Amino acid sequence: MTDAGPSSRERYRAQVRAEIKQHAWEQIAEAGVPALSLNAIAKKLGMSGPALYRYFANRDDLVTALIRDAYRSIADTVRAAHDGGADLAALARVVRDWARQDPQRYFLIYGTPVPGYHAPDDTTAISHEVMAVLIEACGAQPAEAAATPFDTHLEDHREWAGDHPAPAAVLHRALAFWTRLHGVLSLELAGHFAGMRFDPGLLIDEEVAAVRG
Amino acid sequence: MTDAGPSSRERYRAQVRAEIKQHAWEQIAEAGVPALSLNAIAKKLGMSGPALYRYFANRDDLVTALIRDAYRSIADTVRAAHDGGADLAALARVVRDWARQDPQRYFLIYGTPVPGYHAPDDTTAISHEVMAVLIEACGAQPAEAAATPFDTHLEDHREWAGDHPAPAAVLHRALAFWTRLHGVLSLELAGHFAGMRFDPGLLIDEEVAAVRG
DNA sequence: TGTACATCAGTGAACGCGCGTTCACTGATGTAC
DNA sequence: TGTACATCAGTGAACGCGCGTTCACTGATGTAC
Repeated sequence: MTDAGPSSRERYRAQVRAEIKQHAWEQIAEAGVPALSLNAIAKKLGMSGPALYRYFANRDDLVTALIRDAYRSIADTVRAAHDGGADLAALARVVRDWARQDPQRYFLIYGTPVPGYHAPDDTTAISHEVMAVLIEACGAQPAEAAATPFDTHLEDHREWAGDHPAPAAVLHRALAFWTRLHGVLSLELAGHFAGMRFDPGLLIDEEVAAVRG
Repeated sequence: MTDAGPSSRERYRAQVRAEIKQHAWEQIAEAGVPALSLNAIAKKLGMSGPALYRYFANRDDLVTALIRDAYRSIADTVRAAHDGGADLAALARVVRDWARQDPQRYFLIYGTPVPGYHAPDDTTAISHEVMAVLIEACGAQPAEAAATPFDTHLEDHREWAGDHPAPAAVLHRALAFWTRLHGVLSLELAGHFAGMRFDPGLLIDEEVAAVRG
């Protein structure tokens, strides 16, 4: 006999949990997080409302799981692209594609925070994974220019980079890459370029290409 | 007799409307837009719920008024700073101060969009006012570098700049300024730099200084 | 200046709604001997 | 292989809640003669 693996009950549980999340994402895509309703999900699943409490302790618990999955997904996406040899330009495109595939998922992580709500600790750990990849990617290309005041400032504030040996200039590049990408992308997804007809992808290309210009 | 001016009833109306908005902002600051409740506002004002319908047609009407006011406020702030001689660096600081003064007001405008909701037309007009100021500010300093692909792209997509005679390179700078500022600022306000201890203001300084580097 | 009338701010009761969540239960599924 | 028991997914009724919104009304305030 090989070792057990998940029992059929466990597999069933995992499956139903996944279906619940699936419908939750659909609701969020349609009307945003505030409109997410346990009862509505249950109805779509063809079960009664209270049944969901077998799978999630409460509404907040479900939302937290979704947030965790979203972080996990983007971290894996970025990591995979990096391992596949993607440079900064390619990484930016990968992130943009990931975000446009489900804008509300992007906003769930990087959008308007709910005052008072604090994400669980492990999600910040996952977001550090993303930064770690970016730092690696930014370290690939040599730093040329002289140290800026912010570089110097970063020398004294680099605990967040963990044990990464990258010089401050590299951390600076990683931050610039990330904030520039987010700047264009979040405005694009929010529709703030709606009237303007230019291609935000081109702007992103040049913004990230000019990182540490 | 001098001309009439607002009647006392009109002045009263304006005053109560202002008080309602005031309490609305407080609620939003505390728990975000979704938590905004007409009944709760009425209670704080010491009046009954239905009374508010004398001043706003419904909840959406109130939210729309808040959005409009927020746009108006930032447009006036930016315009005033520009007229006062502020350069790009100063403009960035002014916007950041405005945003930090009430982060949820910033997010009401530039944060997570509610799928399906469309802001009234005049708000996009006001947001164009902001862009107009930025274009003026970006035109002040001479363009040096050669035209980039995005510059060329913008030549054909510049209707949004209205009748502004600025060259595409200037529009490019204005967009870069705006997206870089928003990129750092929105992540800062959302708490994504919470663990890291660096000063986002310094990062913004260098990001906007490097616009068109 | 005084009276008659119209305007309109605010009240209180009531509406239906959907929400999250609890509880005691039924019945199917898996486990142990 | 068959029976006895424990586990646990799902149900249905019920809870209290606060929401937005309507309606018919009272009473104060401003206007016209």
